[in-house]
Amino acid sequence: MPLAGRQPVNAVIAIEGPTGAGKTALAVALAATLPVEVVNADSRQIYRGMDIGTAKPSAEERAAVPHHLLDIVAPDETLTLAQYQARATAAINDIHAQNKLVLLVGGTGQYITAVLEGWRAPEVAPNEALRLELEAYAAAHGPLALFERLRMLDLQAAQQMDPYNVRRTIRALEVCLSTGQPFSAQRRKEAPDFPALAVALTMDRELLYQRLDERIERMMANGLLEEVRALHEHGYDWHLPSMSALGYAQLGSYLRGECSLEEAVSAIKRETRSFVRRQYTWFRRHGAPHWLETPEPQIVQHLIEDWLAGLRGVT
RNA sequence: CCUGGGGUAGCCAAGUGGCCUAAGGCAGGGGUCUGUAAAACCCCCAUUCGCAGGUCCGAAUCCUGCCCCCAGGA
Repeated sequence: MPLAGRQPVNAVIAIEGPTGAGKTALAVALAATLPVEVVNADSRQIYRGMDIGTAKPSAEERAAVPHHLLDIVAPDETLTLAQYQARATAAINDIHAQNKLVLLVGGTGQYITAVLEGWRAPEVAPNEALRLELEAYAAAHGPLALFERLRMLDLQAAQQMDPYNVRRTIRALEVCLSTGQPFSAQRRKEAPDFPALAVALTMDRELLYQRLDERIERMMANGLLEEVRALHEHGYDWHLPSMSALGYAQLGSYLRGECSLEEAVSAIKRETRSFVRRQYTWFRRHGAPHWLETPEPQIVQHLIEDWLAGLRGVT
């Protein structure tokens, strides 16, 4: 353990990659030889009671390394990006205060990007009443009519928006209307005060898809359907953001009698694949992470140590 | 061997003489992203219709031959 004691560096190492690529296993393996704690960067593992379908780290894995930001909200609570970021920042500071390294682990590209790039989202809390009103407007007059309202308030934001994306049009309008300022003028980022290294796991696409199919079958065998049913019986509504998660949404359709179980499971597989494609657009986006096809813990460990040594040399 | 039905993208499938440089769906690929992000949205994906001729100003669509597939008959 060459780096443990001497000259600690308050760094963040992001371990990202598509679902099922082995991020959790790598994090646990690294913890055996490096002084680290994990900060979760997965938008679905934050929910209590959603364990099987989110492939949440097991009790053993959590015993092996402290994990932060797991099970922090109930499925009927929303955790916004800004709230996530605030919690993640607090956890990072906490870990650094113990002279440990942060492993930011997860497949939610937006979360990792926001932390690494120091996004400063406009401080406008969601306004449910306004959102409902704007949704109704879009339903009555069409998405383009809603988009036109944004165009008049904030031309620049409109130019960067897909006119049919009602969801994002509403958020932009929400910010414009409640601040009186254009949304496009309120998007900022501030470089974070810690050095960061991004490691991205990847894998042959065919192989990954095959492994994901198998993992989904395993989840079903491990009681995913019962987990989903229990959440619903507990009163969690299907339209909650948490219940839009892969596995939960499709099994919800089955439980509502809209399709067969077989159809639901193949929908999970299919939609998991298209999720993987969307995940990659985030990972490819922020500057050149280290892509690893076979994440040998020792190789990653050396990568991290070399990077830390470089930081010390410069400082 | 005869009769009938059919061969359009990896798969399903619309189109039966000009609006077809071929609809749609699935699968696949790429992308957007600053308070729902495992969400929402956008883009790409057959110069070609089993093959070869012919008719026609013009054919995936009509005719002839051939090759496959399916059903029934022998």
